[in-house]
Amino acid sequence: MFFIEVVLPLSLAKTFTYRVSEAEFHFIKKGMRVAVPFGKSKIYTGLVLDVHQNEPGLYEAKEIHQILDENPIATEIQIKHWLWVANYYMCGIGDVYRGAFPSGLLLESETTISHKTDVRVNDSELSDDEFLVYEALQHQSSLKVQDIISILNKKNIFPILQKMISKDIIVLEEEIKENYKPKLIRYVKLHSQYESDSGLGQLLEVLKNANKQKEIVLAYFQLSASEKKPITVKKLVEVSNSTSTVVKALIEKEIFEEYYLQHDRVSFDGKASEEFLQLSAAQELAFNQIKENFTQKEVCLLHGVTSSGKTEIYIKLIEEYLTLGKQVLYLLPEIALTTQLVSRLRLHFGDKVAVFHSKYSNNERVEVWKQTLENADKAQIVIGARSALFLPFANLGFLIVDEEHEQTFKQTDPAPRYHARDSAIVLANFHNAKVLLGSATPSIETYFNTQAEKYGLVTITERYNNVRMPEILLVDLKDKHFRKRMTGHFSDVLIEEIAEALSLGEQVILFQNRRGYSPIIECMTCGHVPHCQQCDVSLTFHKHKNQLRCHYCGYSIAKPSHCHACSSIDLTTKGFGTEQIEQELLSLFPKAKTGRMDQDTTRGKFGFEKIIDTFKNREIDILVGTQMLAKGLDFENVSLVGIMNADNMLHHPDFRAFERSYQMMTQVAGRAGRSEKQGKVVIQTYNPNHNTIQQVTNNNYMGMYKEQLYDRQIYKYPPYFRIIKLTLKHRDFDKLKEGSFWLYQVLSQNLKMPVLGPEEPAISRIRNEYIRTIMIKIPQNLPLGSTKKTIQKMLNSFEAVAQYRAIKVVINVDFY
DNA sequence: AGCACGCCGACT
DNA sequence: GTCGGCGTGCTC
Repeated sequence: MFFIEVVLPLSLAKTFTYRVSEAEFHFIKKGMRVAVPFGKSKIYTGLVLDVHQNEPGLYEAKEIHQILDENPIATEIQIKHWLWVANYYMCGIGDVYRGAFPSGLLLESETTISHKTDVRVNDSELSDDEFLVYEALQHQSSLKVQDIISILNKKNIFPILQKMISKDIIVLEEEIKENYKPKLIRYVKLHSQYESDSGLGQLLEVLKNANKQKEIVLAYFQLSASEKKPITVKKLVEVSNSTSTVVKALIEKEIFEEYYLQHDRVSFDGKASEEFLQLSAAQELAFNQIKENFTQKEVCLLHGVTSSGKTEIYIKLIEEYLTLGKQVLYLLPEIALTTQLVSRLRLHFGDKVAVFHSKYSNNERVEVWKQTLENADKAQIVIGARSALFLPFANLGFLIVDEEHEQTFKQTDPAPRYHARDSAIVLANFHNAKVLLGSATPSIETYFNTQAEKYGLVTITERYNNVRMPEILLVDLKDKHFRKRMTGHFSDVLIEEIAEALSLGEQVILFQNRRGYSPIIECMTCGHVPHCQQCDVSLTFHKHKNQLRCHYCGYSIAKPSHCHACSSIDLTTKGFGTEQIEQELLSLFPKAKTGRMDQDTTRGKFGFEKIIDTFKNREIDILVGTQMLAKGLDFENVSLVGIMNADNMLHHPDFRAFERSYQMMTQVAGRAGRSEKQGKVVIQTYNPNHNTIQQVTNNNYMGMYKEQLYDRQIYKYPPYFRIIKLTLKHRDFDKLKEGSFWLYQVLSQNLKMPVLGPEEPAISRIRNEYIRTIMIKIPQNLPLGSTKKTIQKMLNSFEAVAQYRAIKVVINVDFY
């Protein structure tokens, strides 16, 4: 009796046991893919986690359908890491597998329907629908489920198929198809009989009446003489200015032979420059300190002010690990940032740099996966967003988590809800690799770990090339309003500074954090504000499309001409976003070219890059944007940064609001003055004396850190407490209220720690589902693992209550 | 996650 | 009287 344990790409916590033959048992290794039947008819791609001989007692194990790999496609360390992620973030191993594996490697079966050939059917015995299917099968030998759905114009077709199967008219088959297709390029070469020196002469004789073909042959000789490498059909057609039909004729005449070679989709043809990278004294010092830290510690934080030249230090360190023959993983918070970095790294490392992120096509991702697994030369350095963490590294030696403080490293939906920074540290541990965290504004938790001497700490306080830190001007909005010095949302100071920068031909960035302060439409007569029908939020006004939209479910209506409550036509917009700022700029600086960077303008694959490029090329004078601007972008010519309203960030109902505000403002301010000239930052605020604003102004990270740490301790937040957030959702308000209270009570009775809730969040209904949250605060001195086990137990008993079973529970560990 | 089974309202 | 809605439970 031989069995394997298989994980399926479904949101299921369990692994499944399948029976294999003895030969298969000896062939199959952990980390190979197998196609297995699951449920009534489906076939899924499972990954083998274990091979054993323990027969399951409670059920009969099914046999596998097929082995899909000759060698493991996932490594043991990787699987160990996945298990850790599933356990720590309290999700199913299936969730991790599904999230980690490129879908190009996950085959799924498709049901095909075909008719039995030797059966005579009496038309009168068929229903209308059955007849339609039957007739369609007379024309086509097989149909897909989707085809039948469109033929019958019905959603649920299985009962009909079921009947036809029982009447012995049709059969169903499950077909698995490989998604990944290697990219093949067509080449031609001369047939062997013409390869000799006299070949050309012979050929010209044969082709004396075929001018077009002669041209191609001549072009071929030219190309092979000049390039000395295989010749693609594409190139040949291009050079000879001919068509592929002519090439085809030559192939048919057996003058040319065609052949195919597999090509990597992701390739880099440029050359690495041999240029030696010269570090500044400060960088050199930091570089040596990091290396020294790594002799004692696994993780080191590089805390360098904005534009301190962290990337150069990364490059130097990468060089060292490459010399040791180790792979390097470089994590970035945002896909959009990869382009800039990749081109920078390729200058040094050439085609040793691979990129991996979710915007890559399935095929591209499969290729990077395989290269990483094979430790190919091309994948010595992998750059990617958080999902790159799950690649099958063969020999990982060094990880960089750049902009370590960014929230985007935490995945919120769907499961696995992991934090890439924290998971990277665990992965490094499994690989015996080192981790470098980099940031100008480290997260409180990370800095806390350096103070606790868990992580090493290296600080750079000066900017690269001795560029001075920007000068920060605080503008008191209360005062400016009082003195009537405001034009729209612009103070006189900001207007002056913009005018000055523009007159010098310098560029300006204006930052408006729209979150939580979206433009809405309000009735001046009765105060009515249009709300989403499915969600508990007011609709946001979008001027360019002249519509009101819900940011949670996408519901949209045309802008109303009158109030829906009282029919008054006196409507006004409240709040302001990037759009309105851009509008106001238009009248303030009619000659300046403005651009906008937010979720609306950066859609599409290269939306972000396009805006960045036009700004870099100085086609835009003033760029207005949201928090996207805060993410490590380098602009040469920006001398002024304006923060339109610093307060709406500060007043977020979130324990991290001050920390985030500090990070955001410091990062945005860091965009100013990257060349010789000192940059300027104008911060408009109603609270110029607010501690956080003062800390930003004085570049006082330690002040911010100490103040926040104190608050965290008092109010029981990380790093002193770990928080697990449970989100409960259901369509029925009362049922949810009852159920969440039940769960809250059970939890607080069984856990010796603070349990808060069940709370109605600020947005209490999304897509017609009501929401309640429960927070569990786990103090540092209590064991995390057993607490999670208890929580899981409580959730299981919650599910055991029939009336609550329908309530969906989402677990988010370290939700911040 | 799918997909089947099973129980109640709106149609021929 | 049936069709089809979705609530419930299971998948090795």
